[in-house]
Amino acid sequence: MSGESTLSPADLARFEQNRLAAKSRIAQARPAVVSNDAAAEPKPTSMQRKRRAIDLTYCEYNLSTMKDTKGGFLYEEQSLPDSKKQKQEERPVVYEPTIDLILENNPQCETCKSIDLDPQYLLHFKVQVCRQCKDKHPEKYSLLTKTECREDYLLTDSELRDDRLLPHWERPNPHKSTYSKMLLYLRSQVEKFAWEKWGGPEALDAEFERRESEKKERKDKKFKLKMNGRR
Amino acid sequence: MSGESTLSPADLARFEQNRLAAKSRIAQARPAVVSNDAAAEPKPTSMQRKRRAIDLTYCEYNLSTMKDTKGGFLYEEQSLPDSKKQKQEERPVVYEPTIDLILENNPQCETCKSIDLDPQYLLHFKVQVCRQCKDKHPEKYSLLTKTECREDYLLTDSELRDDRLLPHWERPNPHKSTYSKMLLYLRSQVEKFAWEKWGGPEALDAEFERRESEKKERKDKKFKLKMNGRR
DNA sequence: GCTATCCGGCACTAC
DNA sequence: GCTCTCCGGGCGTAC
Repeated sequence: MSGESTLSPADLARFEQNRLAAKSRIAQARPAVVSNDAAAEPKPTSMQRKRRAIDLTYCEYNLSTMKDTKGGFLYEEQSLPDSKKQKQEERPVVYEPTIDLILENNPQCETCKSIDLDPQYLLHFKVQVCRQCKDKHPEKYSLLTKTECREDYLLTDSELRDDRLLPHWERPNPHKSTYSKMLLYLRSQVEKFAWEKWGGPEALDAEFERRESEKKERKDKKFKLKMNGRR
Repeated sequence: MSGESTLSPADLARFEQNRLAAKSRIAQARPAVVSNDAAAEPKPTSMQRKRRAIDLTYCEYNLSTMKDTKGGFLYEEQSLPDSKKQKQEERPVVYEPTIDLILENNPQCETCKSIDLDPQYLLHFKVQVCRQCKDKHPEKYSLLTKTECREDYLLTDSELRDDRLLPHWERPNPHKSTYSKMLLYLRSQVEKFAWEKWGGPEALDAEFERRESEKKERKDKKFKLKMNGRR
């Protein structure tokens, strides 16, 4: 699975503190604009925010690196003793075709109850979803790179590093397999975390805008100083 | 002991790369001044560098938090099975008075061969040194806080975080015990690492100076711009 | 649209 | 002389 986690319980507590502090700071700076008819019309917003544009880039993984189970057998996450699980993680990823003949006894897709679960999502994100639903609902099940999480949801490196906060799936770097591994996160989990951190999509947007204008501010100031110096 | 480590072998390799890159950058910027008579006269240097002033602040630890073994018994690091070791680490720190009656069979101080080893140094730094030598040679055995390591030896957070690179000893924060733990490092180990990283004391000094003048540069520039703007 | 450093600087945290 | 964040920026890096 992914690397060891680095945050102690004390760290986690601090995170919570920081989150609240951040929230109150934002609230102070500019009260969150909560639209009451949010559910009615999605309000596509400015396309400036990449977060809005849900692309499917990493929604499907590279089939060449996967083993086809020829029938979507489940693998036995639940029943393995820890020692065996460990061993399994060391091997490339093996599917053990164990399935209960009584259909209801098998883990089901959280959306459609199919038992054709995606084993990678189960393994890396602990999410029970079938291959069909995964593709049909990119707004929940598409994957984001670490960089995207940082830029689009304003998450920090240290948040993204902790597997307990936000699980991730490591894949070979698409540019070159020897480069640093690509880290993939599940959109639904990232959004849940981000909404908690920032206080909802609107607050995140506000923070995004705040930083943008701050950036512009800095730039203007620099430019002005330079002009003055030249005079 | 201290928290889990975060660096994979790949990270370590990267560190080596960075170290070499840094060295060559420094070499390019300003060739290291190697004084040939370094051994002859210590050249106390500018007291500006705190590194030079070896203080004893953390050379002795707070006795009130330690158990007195009433005779300096060794504790049995070597002979414990892993499971037991684990258990021991969870408890406050207990000394098991096991000692071989044949003196030569006991671990000895690396400097004076005494067997009255300091158990904390052994446990946290894997260094066999006796209590006397520890106090007599602060240039080797004094302890540095993490902040000091960062400032005086220009080590980074991620280097200091990895226990495999540089072991550390966690102590309650002296300001308030509930604050973040104080992290202590052994001077000899820190220096060894820093010399490897920077290419020796002179190179470290050079880098230190480089940053100082960079800082000054920035300040001057800012000041100048401001003056121009005011005109 | 890949990632992991580093750096400076700052504000703020822990109670 | 305590430590942990975050932030922005810029550049290197991996081959």
